[in-house]
Amino acid sequence: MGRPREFDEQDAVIRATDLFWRRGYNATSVRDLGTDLKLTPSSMYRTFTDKHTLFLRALDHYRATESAQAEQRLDAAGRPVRQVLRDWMLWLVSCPSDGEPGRGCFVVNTATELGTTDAQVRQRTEAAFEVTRQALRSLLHNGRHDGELPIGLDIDATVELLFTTVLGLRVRERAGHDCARLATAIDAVIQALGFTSTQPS
Amino acid sequence: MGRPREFDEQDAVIRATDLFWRRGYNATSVRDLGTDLKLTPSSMYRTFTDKHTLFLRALDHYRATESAQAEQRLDAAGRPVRQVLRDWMLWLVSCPSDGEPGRGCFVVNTATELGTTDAQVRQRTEAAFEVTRQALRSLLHNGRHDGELPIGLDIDATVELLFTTVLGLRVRERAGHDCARLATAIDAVIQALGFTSTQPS
DNA sequence: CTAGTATGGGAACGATCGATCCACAAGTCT
DNA sequence: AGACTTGTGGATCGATCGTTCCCATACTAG
Repeated sequence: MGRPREFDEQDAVIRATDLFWRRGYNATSVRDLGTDLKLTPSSMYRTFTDKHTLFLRALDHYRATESAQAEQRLDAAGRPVRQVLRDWMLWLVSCPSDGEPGRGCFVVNTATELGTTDAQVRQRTEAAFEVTRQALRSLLHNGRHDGELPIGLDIDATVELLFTTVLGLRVRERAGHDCARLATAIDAVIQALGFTSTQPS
Repeated sequence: MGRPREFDEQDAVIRATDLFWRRGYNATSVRDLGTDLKLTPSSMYRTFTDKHTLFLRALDHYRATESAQAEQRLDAAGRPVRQVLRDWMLWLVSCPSDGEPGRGCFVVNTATELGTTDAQVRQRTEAAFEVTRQALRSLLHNGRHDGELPIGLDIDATVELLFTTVLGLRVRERAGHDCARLATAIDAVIQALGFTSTQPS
């Protein structure tokens, strides 16, 4: 009961995510947020408590949408591991269709900006990282069963390698590096790992 | 002529570098700087013009010391490429002796925080990146001459791969990831690239 | 219709931001 | 000595920070 809301809370979180994602936490003021979300300070604080809490909401929203979509793309679904990995990484660095520069990965950006000082943020970024590592691990395990992986390949080590590479790719995307160059790096990784290029035996 | 300075300018730049490196640009206030550099605002502004200019000084100082040292370690000096690369990357992620968390790479941190908005910063970070890429290129070219590299290895692509990996490692170091894990990733990369493990033929 | 309840609009809070100003100190020059 | 030049200390500037408060508004319950 009481006066009904004139805005959609979920929509506000989406816009906040976009803003924090592009500018980071410190460089985004509550007035910027208010303008972009079309929220007065009182509505914003009544709904989201404070800036920090809203940021955590945005981070959680990102994980539940963008990150989740990324992990979904790691589900092999019968395709060769080599191809799944390649498509996945290419998708991660694909610059948005419009002329805007890439935003990188919200989780990665946040981990470098706040991960060293903010415990709540750090817990979330580390959890997100672990989910990605686990998805990679599953993919490689499946690949081993299907005989696509070189015999004797250390799966745990390969997960660390791929995860590290992906972080690097995300940073380079945000830094505006040429997509073609990043694709070169991706192909080099895939090739170096020596997955069988054709269907499993 | 005039009254002599009571502080060492270079020393102030060093302290500013440390502060910006750890906290980033936006999270470091001029009062923080003043306290740490033991400088009053008037001295600070007379010497360094403003916060942004001081930040550029710090960034340049970092490139001239830390970055330069990193590139120096990429000079093969007759050692096998495999070993040079491994030692170099391990050194990059070696957590400082004390209990403090890693600070990552100042250039990488800055590129993600300001690279998308600040042209002066971006020009510097891109230049720093290019120097690293060039050092990697030289190393691999030398390795090819010495016969350590697999025949048919695409040097440009391998440079992109290694450079991307290193960015990822730097981010993970700042994120406080376990050094042993990072070492695993490093060894996996080295092995995947397939450099000859012994001396050149 | 009235009482109760939650929101929207927007002024305003104290704190802090980056930056400036000015009186004074500490040197060099003639 | 006095003129000149440069640096120091610290108060202070206007702007902006994150946040709170108040009141009109718009709805529901009785």
